Formats: sequence, C-alpha cells, structure tokens
Amino acid sequence: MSPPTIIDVAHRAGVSPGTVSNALSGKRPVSAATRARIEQAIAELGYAPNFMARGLVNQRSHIIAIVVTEFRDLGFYGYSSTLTGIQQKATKLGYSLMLNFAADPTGREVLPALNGAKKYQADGVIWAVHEIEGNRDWTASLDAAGYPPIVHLHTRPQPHLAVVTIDNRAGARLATGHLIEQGAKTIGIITGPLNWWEAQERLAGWREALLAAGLFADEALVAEGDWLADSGRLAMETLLARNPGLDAVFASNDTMALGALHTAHARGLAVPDDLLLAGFDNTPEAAVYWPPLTSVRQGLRQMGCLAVETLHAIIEEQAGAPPQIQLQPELVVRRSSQKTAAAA
Amino acid sequence: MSPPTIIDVAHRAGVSPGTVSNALSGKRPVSAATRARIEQAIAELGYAPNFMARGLVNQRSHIIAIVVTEFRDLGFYGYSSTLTGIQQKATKLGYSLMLNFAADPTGREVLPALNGAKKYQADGVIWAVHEIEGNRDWTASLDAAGYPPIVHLHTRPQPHLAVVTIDNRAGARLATGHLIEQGAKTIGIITGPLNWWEAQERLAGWREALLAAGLFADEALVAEGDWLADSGRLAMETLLARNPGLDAVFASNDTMALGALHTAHARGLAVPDDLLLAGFDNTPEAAVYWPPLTSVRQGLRQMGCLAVETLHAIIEEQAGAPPQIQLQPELVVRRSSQKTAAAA
DNA sequence: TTGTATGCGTTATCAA
DNA sequence: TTGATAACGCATACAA
Repeated sequence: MSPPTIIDVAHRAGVSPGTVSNALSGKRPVSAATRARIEQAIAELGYAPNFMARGLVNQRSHIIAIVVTEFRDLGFYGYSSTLTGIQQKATKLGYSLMLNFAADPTGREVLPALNGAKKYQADGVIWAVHEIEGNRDWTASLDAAGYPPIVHLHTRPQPHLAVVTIDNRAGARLATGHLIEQGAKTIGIITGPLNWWEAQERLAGWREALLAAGLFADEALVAEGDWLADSGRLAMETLLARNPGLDAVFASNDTMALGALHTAHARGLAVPDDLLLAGFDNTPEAAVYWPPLTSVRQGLRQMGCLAVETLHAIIEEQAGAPPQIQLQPELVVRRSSQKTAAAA
Repeated sequence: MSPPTIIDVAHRAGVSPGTVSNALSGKRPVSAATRARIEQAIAELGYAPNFMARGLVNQRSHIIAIVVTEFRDLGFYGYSSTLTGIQQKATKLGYSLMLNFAADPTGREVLPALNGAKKYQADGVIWAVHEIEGNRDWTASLDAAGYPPIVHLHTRPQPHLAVVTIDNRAGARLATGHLIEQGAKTIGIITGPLNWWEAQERLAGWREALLAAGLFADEALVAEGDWLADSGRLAMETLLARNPGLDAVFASNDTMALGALHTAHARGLAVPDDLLLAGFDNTPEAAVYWPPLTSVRQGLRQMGCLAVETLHAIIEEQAGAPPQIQLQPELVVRRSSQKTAAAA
C-alpha cells in the first residue's frame, strides 16, 4: 500500500538500490542495459523519489520558504505578482515553494515563521513581509547560525542583509515630476501608512520632486491612507478641504487612487481637467479606471526572479558580500495626468 | 555547524534520545525532573525538530500542497482570499503549506504538479485550479493509489471527488433577480470565458432568473469576456451596440464590471440612472467604484477553511463518501443597481 | 560497472 | 519511567 521505494525498483530490475540511485542521479556511470531495466521497473511501479529521505541524507531540501503576512496582504497586487516571479525561477532551479505566514505584520514575532522554515530544513527563505517600523529589527540580533539564508524584499537596503527591493523614492519622484511637468503647482499626496518604509519612501520622493522644482512641500498637502481604496476616498476629501488650490494628487498606490477618483466624481471634479492624478503599482485595472490612471510600474515579477536567483547563489555559496539589488521603476502615462489629451 | 539534533539534546540532558522524543510528543510520560533538564538543554542548544526525519518515520509530512495555475491567476481576487482561509485553518491543524503550480490552466498536464506534492509526501492536496473544459478529466483516470487525497475547489460537484465549491448559479440568480426587481427589462450579461465552468454557471443563473421572470434570454444579450477589466469594457460596447433598449447588465466579476463602468462613462451613460449594473466577487474595491458596485459575495475564506477541514477529515480517515460542499453566496446591494437611491 | 554497508534525525518497539 | 535498538527511504564511501 505504501508507495514504491527505490528498493522495490532495485528488486524488480534485479539490481542493487545503489545502482538505481546512480541511474537516477547520473553521478556514477550505469550501463545502458541496466539503465533500461531500471527505467522500465520505475515506469511499471510508478516510482517517484522521496524528497524527505533524500533531503535527510543530502542535507538539502530543495525547499524555499516564503514568508508573507496574513490576511489582506496576499490580496495586495504586489504579492501575487512577486509570487509569480518567484515561482517561475524556483521551478527552473529545482526548488519547491513553502508558504509561511508571519502572524502580525507589525510584530516582532518572527520566530514562528522562521522556525516553520527551519522545521522543514528549507534551503533558504524569502522574507516578503513589508518593513513596518521596527519589524526588521530582529535581523540584527538573530543568531544567523542555525537558520537558513534569507533574502529580504520590501525593505531598505542594509549592508548585512541580502536585499532585493524597488526604488520607491525614484518611482514617486517620477510620478510627481511628471505632474509638475504637466503644469501642476499644488500637488497633494495620499500616502500609505507612514509606519511602512515603502510609504515613507514614496512620501520622500514626492517631497524631493517638489523641492527640485522649487515648490513648497506643505504639510497640508499630505494625507495618510492605509493602502485600501476607502482610505484613498477619505484622504482625497481631506486634501480638497485643506487645499483650495489643489490641482494634482499623487496616490501612493492605485487602489487609493481609485478611492480618490471616487471622491472626485462625487464632488463633480473632472480628472484630468480639474485635477491631475497619478498612482503607483500599475495594476492591470488602472488602465480601465475612469479616466485611465497614470501609474508607476514596479518590476515585481522580476524582483521575484532576482530574489530566487540571489538566494540560490547564497545557498550555493557563490555569493560574496550580501547582495543589495534595487530595481528602478518606470512611469506609465495615461489620461488621468494629461490635461491636454483628448478624450478617447 | 549543522543544527543540533535530538541526540545532542539527549547528550546534554544526560538522557536517551527516546526520552527526549517522548518529552516532546507527550506520548509517554516523563518525570518532571528529566523534563526540566530536557527543556533546558533544548533552550540552550536552540534545538528544533527536523520534520523531514519525523515525516520519514511517521509516514506523515504534515504538509498540504496547494495547486494553482501560473501567471495572472494568483492575482485574481479569489485565490488570495481563499489562500487566507486555507492558511488559517491549516496553521490551526498543524499543517504547513506547499505551493505548486500547474503549468497551463487549460492543460491536462497535471502530473508535474501532482508529483510535486508526492515528492514531499504531502498528506493531502487542495486542487485550486479552476475547471476549464476537460482539465478535470484526469480525475477519472488517475490511479488514486499512490497519490495523496485531493480536495477540489472551483469545480462542479462530482460523486467520486471531494469538492468544496460555491453555488455560482445561485449567485448569478441573486444578482439578476435583483436587477429584475429594480425594474430592468432588458438585462445583458458579461460572461467569463465560456470554457470555464464557473462562467457557464453564472450564465446559466442569469438565464434562469430571466426565464423565471418571464423575460427572454436573447443571445444578443450575452457578451463574453475573459475576466479582465479591459474585456469588460469591450463587452459593454458590444452589448450597447446590439441592444438599444439595454437597461441593466450583470458582469460575471467585479473587474469586468469596472470595465463596463468605463464604457458607460465614456458613452455618457449614467449608472444607475440610465443603466443598472451588478458584479460578482464583492472585491474590496467594489465599494469604491463610481458608483459603488452591487456585487455577489462568495465566502472564499470560508471555502478555504472548509477545504482544509475536509482534507483533514479524509487524511484522518474520518470521512465517509467524498464530501460535496456547496456554499451559498449572498448579494451585497450598492448604488450601481438602485435607480431610486439618493446619492450619498 | 555494480553490490554492500553505513548514516542522515527521528520515532516505535521492546526490554529493563 | 527510562535506555537500547531497529526502521523510515535514500545516497555515498568502499569493496568487489
């Protein structure tokens, strides 16, 4: 009843288990005749290797553990896109993926997730929890020995960590700079939760772009959201109430931009004629918002790929100092930010 | 350098490995004194059990493999929501999650994904690939022996399979019936790709509701989309062109409804005053569309929970005949479908 | 080119 | 209540 083992195959093929192992791995030569007999036996028995046993002796599980946070987070556009990139590269390199969940994104309770990876002897970990306040502090105090190597996503580059991330600040500069070029003078920002590193970076990018253009980054132009659409709706209300001359808004993600559009519609404000708008993420839906939304494209799939490649290099001990990779986003211009464009 | 083993702990605590194992599992009594020494040794060494070794002897990996399809699919609202439910229940029952990808959603090439689960001796599989044409046919011919038990999602109930699914037809009936109640006479539908089972079901539900109300389900009222927003935009164009009297549309998911709204805006059609609209999924964004979208809520998180519970029962051999669970969706009414409602 | 023996970390059986 | 030993399925060093 239990699945066939390498011993069953050996028995049926009339050879020793070691020979079957060699035939499968190709590490030692096996004669064509016996190889054929072995392959036939494998086919007849429906044998498949047991990776737990193999991992036990090899000290190599071929598992990459991905750590994300619970609840809504997986629904964020970012995760699914990143996961796709991770999956593709992982498959190519022969890794399987294990999904672990950190109980609380803001929490320091990282050990359960980390131990989840350790339990199954994961070869490496991709830490995809967004940096929020001190929730990366554990990296400094963790006794790295005894834990698999970790590649960090969505966090600020730090010399002692392997990090693959996106230049959020540059992205925000791109979007805000574009709004300035379109003639906007009073440009508000809807930020993410400001205890998120990425939200801070996007805010900083907005500020940098304004200063570079000689505009004043008034605090009244900053409204904090929580990444969700409804908070974008409210933040837009706030911005409009506080800034009579508001002529453009940069929303720190597309979903909040959708909320901002809602408020604009409700107030009878025409986008882009009365107000320019840009978002961040370039979700597939952004192109179909009304009006279509200018947004910042992050190379999330590529980031996933690079994370796996980086991790693989570390696992294979081909990496020197912890790699620091920062991807540059690009701006996708659509109608929401172009006053002069004719309606389609 | 290698992580501490149970033998190291035993050595340090001055007991035998078996005793340490018993102390950890609680399967045999251990004296308080030795237990204390063992726990101290564990803490000092930072010992964590090796589940691969444990799984090898127990023939129980405590792994549940989830099979989804590549690319965009994970971005669909459904998967992330379902995954959350799966994760919560799995953690509660002591399972870890492994993520496998079926190369092609329409393909019959399921063995790679299934073997991915088998390689790591997964205790069970949650097959979350949407049913498309014959992509479930393999279930009939698969030699179940040698594979872990499977619970199927997003597929039609079938006696020989364990299935947890949602009554898509009832959901579509709910939405369409509501549009009829609101006074609509000529109700179009934007379907998903019609080789998807769920798309067919939602179409059937629309048809049933129309017939029940004595309305004619004209083929001209059916426009096929591909679940993505842009296809909703185009389908809406088609419906408007073909049906001059069109006064309501049921979109088979919210994303396509967003596309439909886009077209309505572009054509200067007011929703809900000129045209009623309803969607399916009740994504978090639907409440912030302009106007807020009436939609069908599926209990996806609950579905994920139930899938794990069902699988667990089968693994523990507490299940009799393959369970067939069908969840009932509910309608969430918002402004897009209510002609009489005052604007908020 | 192939067979034999040992060990990976753990649990279970048996004896003490 | 505890210790010794075998076994899980596989890969490898060594012998043939």
